Amino acid sequence: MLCAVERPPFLLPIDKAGRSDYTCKRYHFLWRVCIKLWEMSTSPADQNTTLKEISRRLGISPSTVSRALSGQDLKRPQARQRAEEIRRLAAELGYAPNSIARSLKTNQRRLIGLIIPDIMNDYYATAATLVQETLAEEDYRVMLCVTNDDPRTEAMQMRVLREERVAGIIRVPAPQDPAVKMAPLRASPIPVVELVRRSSSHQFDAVLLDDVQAGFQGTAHLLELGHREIAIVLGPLSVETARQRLEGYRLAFERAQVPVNEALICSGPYRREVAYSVTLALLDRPHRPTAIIATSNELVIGTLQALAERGMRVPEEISLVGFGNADWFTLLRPSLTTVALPIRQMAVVAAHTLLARIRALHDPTAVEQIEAAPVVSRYATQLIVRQSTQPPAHGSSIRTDECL
Amino acid sequence: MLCAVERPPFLLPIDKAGRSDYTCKRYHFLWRVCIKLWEMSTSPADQNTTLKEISRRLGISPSTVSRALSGQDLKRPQARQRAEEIRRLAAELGYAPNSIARSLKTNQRRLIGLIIPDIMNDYYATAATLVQETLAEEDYRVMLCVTNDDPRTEAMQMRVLREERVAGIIRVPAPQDPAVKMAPLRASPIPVVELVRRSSSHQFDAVLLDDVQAGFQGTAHLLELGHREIAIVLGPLSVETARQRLEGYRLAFERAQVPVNEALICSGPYRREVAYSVTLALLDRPHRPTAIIATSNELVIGTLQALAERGMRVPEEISLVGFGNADWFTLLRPSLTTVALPIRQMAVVAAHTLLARIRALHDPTAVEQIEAAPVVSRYATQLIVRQSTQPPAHGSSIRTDECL
DNA sequence: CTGAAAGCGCTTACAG
DNA sequence: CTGAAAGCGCTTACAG
Repeated sequence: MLCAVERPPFLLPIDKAGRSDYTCKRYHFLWRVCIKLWEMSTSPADQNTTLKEISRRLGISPSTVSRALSGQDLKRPQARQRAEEIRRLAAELGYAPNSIARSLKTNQRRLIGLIIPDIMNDYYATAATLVQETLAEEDYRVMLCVTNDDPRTEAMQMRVLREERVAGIIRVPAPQDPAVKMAPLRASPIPVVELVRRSSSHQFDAVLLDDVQAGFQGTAHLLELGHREIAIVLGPLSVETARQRLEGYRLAFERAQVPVNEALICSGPYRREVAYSVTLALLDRPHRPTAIIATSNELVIGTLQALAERGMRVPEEISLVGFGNADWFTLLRPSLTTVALPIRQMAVVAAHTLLARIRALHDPTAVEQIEAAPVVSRYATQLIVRQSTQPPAHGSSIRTDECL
Repeated sequence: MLCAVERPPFLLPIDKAGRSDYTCKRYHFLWRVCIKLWEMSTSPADQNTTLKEISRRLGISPSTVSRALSGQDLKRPQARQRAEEIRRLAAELGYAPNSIARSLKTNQRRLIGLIIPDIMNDYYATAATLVQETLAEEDYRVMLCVTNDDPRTEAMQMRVLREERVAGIIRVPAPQDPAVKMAPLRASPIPVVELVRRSSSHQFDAVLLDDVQAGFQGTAHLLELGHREIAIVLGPLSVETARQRLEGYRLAFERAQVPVNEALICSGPYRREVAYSVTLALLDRPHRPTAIIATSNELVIGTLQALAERGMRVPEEISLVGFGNADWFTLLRPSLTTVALPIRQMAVVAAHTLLARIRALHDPTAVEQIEAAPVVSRYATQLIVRQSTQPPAHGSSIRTDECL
């Protein structure tokens, strides 16, 4: 049975149900012939122009076209003129070289993978922007992978990036799950630079914060103001950054010779809902803390939502220190005191580090660099005091002393 | 002159300046032989495993390996067992198929390009996330391109995406510049879906807002509250969305039978600094407006900064309507009245539209669909009244009446 | 300086 | 069911 279509072979075999069946033996040959005819009749603009097409039109070899377009400098004026002609025709035909074929041949890709937990988070959006811009300067493209902090998603994405043969990877590792094992990366020569967080293998270059300092700065500020009951809202302790921020928190208490109230240490996934309910729980305690530190952009949002819901006056009733430096922090009333994280700088450095590794990989004289131990750098954070912190109200202060 | 290195050929010709010179004729042959030897001695884990490598190890043909890994169902138990063996070895060697080679052969890429103005903007970050998630469900990857609303950057990125032979493109077009001409897209069969904004060619599917309604809703709300001197901060009028939002503004005035004060219509690039200085200028006028509408996420930020700098009390002294629905809008005090834009839904629809086009392109029976006119949909916006708007103070109101 | 040829790593009709 | 062969669109040593 046949039905008419507007494309070759114009008559198409269909089965009784009316569905076309290209594999139908009887029409197979006809089908192929028609496809060929169709392709020949089709205007070349409909297909992607190839080197071969250009060379055919000019009656020269594809090699010559390739060389002309790659801009090899020629000496003989005759050759130059010909190259000019080739370029003109290429432009006219809208020739766009097939970078897939080129990559396959040259075994080089100007593409890197960027793996981040969440792009709606101001902090990572900033990182993504800067990585993208820095790499664009060197003519590298970015493939964007969002993990939502799920280790399985991340493992899948690592595999995809390997299959894509990206030149390198910049990633903020997801929290690790012993159940999910990553394919051994040693097997592939793809350079990886870790940003913000470090995975436990410790085999990659990493551009990190001084997280201990970050935790310390926020806590010390509140201690100096006279707070004693300081709650801290942390990410999961399986993430090294969260552990280190806690370490900084403890260190500040130790230096101030004030004992830590373990009940005020809260930890959970980096999601606003978590920070929201954790903060509500903190506020509903009989002895509520006089200050809170929320240790990430997401956690700040949840904490602010909870404070708003309970109608807490900041900083009169409770002080708040945020982490990061989203633009809207300054638009809040009171504006938010925060531990600013130099993510822009870090993103740029991560991109440059990766580019250096990629270059070393293509340069056989740089063996030492390739096999050198991973480079880990840590960036200082900076406390920015705004309006959301002040000394604790007298009442709370006394109550706190009673607790001790 | 020679120097020793740890990689083949172990002795490397170097010139007088100590730089290595691989093209040196004398050592060229030696060099190639050594490379070969090195490659043979190298453990296969250092190279990316190929089908050929697997087939060599098992003494079978690459075809068979390819078929086994692509999971063709086999009937004979003997064949099944062999396939199992092949898969096991592949896993053991950490085989990751080269998707470049596969794409070159099959002429199909599971990669789409996403072009957006700015990823630090909450609005576009949300769009990017949803596009990425929706496409990931269908196993498509996303190449991220940020234009900063620069038409030249956009044109370059379109070219790169063509060269990458992406399966499709979702883009928020940058404002158009007559000086920059895009390569004719008709020449390539890459489907494009436009999101949020529509380029002037009107040849692509587009998923848009009802921008007239959006402008209308915000303005009508303020008019109903009794405001007459309502300033509007718009993006560049070369962007259709900005023109249409303005149209909605005018329409609301017309319906309310109130004349428009043209001096209160401000337009400029979608950047916070612009909105900031525009707003300062508005506030410094002798007859300042009693209300402002900022028609994008970026513009809202700039306007808020200016209001804060002048210490304006919102809504007592001036009312403010924002656009979009960033989470932090609700954390402001007063929380922000806004025209919410259904960007999440739109991003998902754009992704599905693109997927449908891609499928149609691979299905020769769907000619009609391919050549059908572009599909344009517009999504309704929704006014969310919060705390930043209230009727104008009596004084201002009278002053306004005096003006008329 | 140019062209013929090989080959990057796959897939897939074709012949056995 | 399997293997030999062709070919996707490029680049690039090699021989003229």
